[in-house]
Amino acid sequence: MQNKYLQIYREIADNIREGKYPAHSKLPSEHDLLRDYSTSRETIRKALNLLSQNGFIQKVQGKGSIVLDARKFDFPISGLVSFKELAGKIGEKHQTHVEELELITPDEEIKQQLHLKDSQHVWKVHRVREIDGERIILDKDYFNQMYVEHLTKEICENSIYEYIENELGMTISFAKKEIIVVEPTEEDRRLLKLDGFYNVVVVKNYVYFDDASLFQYTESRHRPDKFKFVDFARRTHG
Amino acid sequence: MQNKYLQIYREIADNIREGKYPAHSKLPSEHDLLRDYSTSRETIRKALNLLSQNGFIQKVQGKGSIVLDARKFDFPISGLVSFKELAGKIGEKHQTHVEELELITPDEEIKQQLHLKDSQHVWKVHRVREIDGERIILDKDYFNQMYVEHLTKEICENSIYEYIENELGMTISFAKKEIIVVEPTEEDRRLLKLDGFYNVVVVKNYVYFDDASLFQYTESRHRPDKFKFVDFARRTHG
DNA sequence: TTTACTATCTTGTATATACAAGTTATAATT
DNA sequence: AATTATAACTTGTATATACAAGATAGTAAA
Repeated sequence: MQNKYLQIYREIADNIREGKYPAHSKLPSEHDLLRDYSTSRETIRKALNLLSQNGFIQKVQGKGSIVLDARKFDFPISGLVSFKELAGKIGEKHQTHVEELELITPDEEIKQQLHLKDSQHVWKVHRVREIDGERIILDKDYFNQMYVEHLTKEICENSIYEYIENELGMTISFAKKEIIVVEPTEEDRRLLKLDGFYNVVVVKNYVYFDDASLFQYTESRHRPDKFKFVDFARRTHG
Repeated sequence: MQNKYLQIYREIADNIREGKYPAHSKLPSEHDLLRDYSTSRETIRKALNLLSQNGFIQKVQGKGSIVLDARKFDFPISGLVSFKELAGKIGEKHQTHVEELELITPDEEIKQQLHLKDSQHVWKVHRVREIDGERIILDKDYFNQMYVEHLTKEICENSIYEYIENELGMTISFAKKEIIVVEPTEEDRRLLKLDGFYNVVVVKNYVYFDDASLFQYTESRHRPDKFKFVDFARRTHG
């Protein structure tokens, strides 16, 4: 058994994705839904608010909930997703090459990024992502060893997120992302197939656990022609 | 008078921004807050959930609400903000040049982007944003005339969002953003100070009203060295 | 026909209660 | 001293009720 409102959220979200509730149509009213799911109005409203936050529906007072075009918003490179989940959704042939994997004493920059004390060590993982035979993404990850004691090449070739959530039982909660465009470094040129490109897109990622402790800093360096970021944002008034 | 939970949200958010609740400290418990604001627990929880969604706090069951480092997350180019609001926050000298302003019969691409019928016209507005004496952003906006009947150069030099929300009384609700990197067009080179740059960052923006009707399509073209995008994302499990 | 009202639908806000579940400090036990 | 149980705190979930406010359709009145 699970959360009731999360279950309802997932069920309605699936229905929207599968077209059972088509775009531009209206969802049943809260009253109808609480009857269908035999629950209370507040529980239905929690599920509907989740749907609204994630871009599935738009609620209009007095009218009802309008179904948005899910294909438009449900794009993978939004929010927090690992490369493995992402590549799986895109469905192209993909491969991960672990270029570097070692436990290091961090330099000043990394130390600052991860809020580290002098004695603490970090795992440094550099991975090149190959999609459709082209090396187009370089991921540079740094994990605080306090949280991730040991890493192997096998774990890095799969999803480190998966390992952390399933094996270590910790929950990744939120992240801050920063996107900028810079000139390629010598390392970028060596590891990526940059052809004639003069820029790389750098996505800096600060990933936090459930208890607000920072545990990972990632730099994801993309070939500009293969980069795309999609975001759904609601306006907060005030 | 206003929403109680929105008022409480704003008050606590301000307190966090001003350092009254410093980063890494704990907020008073829900019980304390409902006493302080003489309200119910659900109302406090609504305010706290808003704070959590917008990256001000992290809630931990059994422990309390931890204040996050607001300066880290409260960066302007996230979510939905107009250039005027943004430039105001950054505080640099800024200027807007209206390069084009006309009512047009849209071509196929725009027609598709805005879901237009054959008879409908759109306002086309091209504006160059100058910051610190350099022309670094080209904003190409297209408004469905059905929603915005008339536009003047004066309105375009200020904030069109402001005009729509205050003068026309409509509410902008949510947007979908898409970020890609492309080669500059002849227009980019003519209107922006691109110097030696070989790319521009294109932010495509689809802006919707309260009732889920699409009313604006914007392309914001940035010089790559002056571009920065910051995003706060929570992971949805499942 | 047009206008104005009204009843009824919708979602939004505010409150109260009950229990579940995670955390922490204290007291009791071994 | 170390371990275990307990009580007291925290947030999370589920339910019920009441009224406010926006939207809509139908009815009555002008």
